[in-house]
Amino acid sequence: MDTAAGLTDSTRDFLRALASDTRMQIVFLFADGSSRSVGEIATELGIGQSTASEQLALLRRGGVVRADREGKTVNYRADPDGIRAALDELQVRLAACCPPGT
Amino acid sequence: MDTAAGLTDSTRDFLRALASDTRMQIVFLFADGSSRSVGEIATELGIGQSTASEQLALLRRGGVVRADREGKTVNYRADPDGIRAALDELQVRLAACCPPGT
DNA sequence: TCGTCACTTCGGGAAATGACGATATGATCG
DNA sequence: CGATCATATCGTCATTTCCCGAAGTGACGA
Repeated sequence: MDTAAGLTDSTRDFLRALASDTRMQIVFLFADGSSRSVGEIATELGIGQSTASEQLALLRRGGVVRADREGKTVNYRADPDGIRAALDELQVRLAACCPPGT
Repeated sequence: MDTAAGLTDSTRDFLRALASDTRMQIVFLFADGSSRSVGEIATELGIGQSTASEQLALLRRGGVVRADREGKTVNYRADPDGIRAALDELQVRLAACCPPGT
């Protein structure tokens, strides 16, 4: 579960997922808790539909978003559990570097 | 200060800095609060000296590590302020996605 | 079943990244 | 100053990432 470094694979996927302008833009579309279809996201960001699908898959792998199919369309939204888990781990694993006071 | 997405440039640099196996390995060398020279890091990780220097520069840009010259050598160590600032911003900006309860 | 709509996966080209060795810069000592 | 040691920067190449259009897959509705 741990890699050579001290983070779980899932948290490393989380970091990699967020390390992209396009994907970060996608994430902030969901910042208000809303959900969107793949096509809507592609349109809003002005990117190709396949691109949106691929980037969403990466975000999903990183635990940043969740998907649920609703008929023909797939709705994506933020994944609070995944986000919190990753942020918590970062906090804990990097806390060693960070003196608690001030 | 803000980019197209909702994070500051410095936090985006932080995310990009951590989205690399080699750089993450470097970070965890500092997890106990210790400091090391560029050459020591290169040796410990088995990477080239120039590579270590370049990756450390990226970590520095991301606010993950700090450098201070001591004679001929440059000692790197974790940058608690930078790390905390980035983690705090992530927490705040992504918190909108995350219901507070449970 | 057939057609359509939404999405995913595939193939490929352009750009960014990561690593290296070689070279340049900066600091210290004789 | 000149030599030397540690680091930084440069030039280069292999790999990966990002984005696209085309083709494949899955879910309705007629």
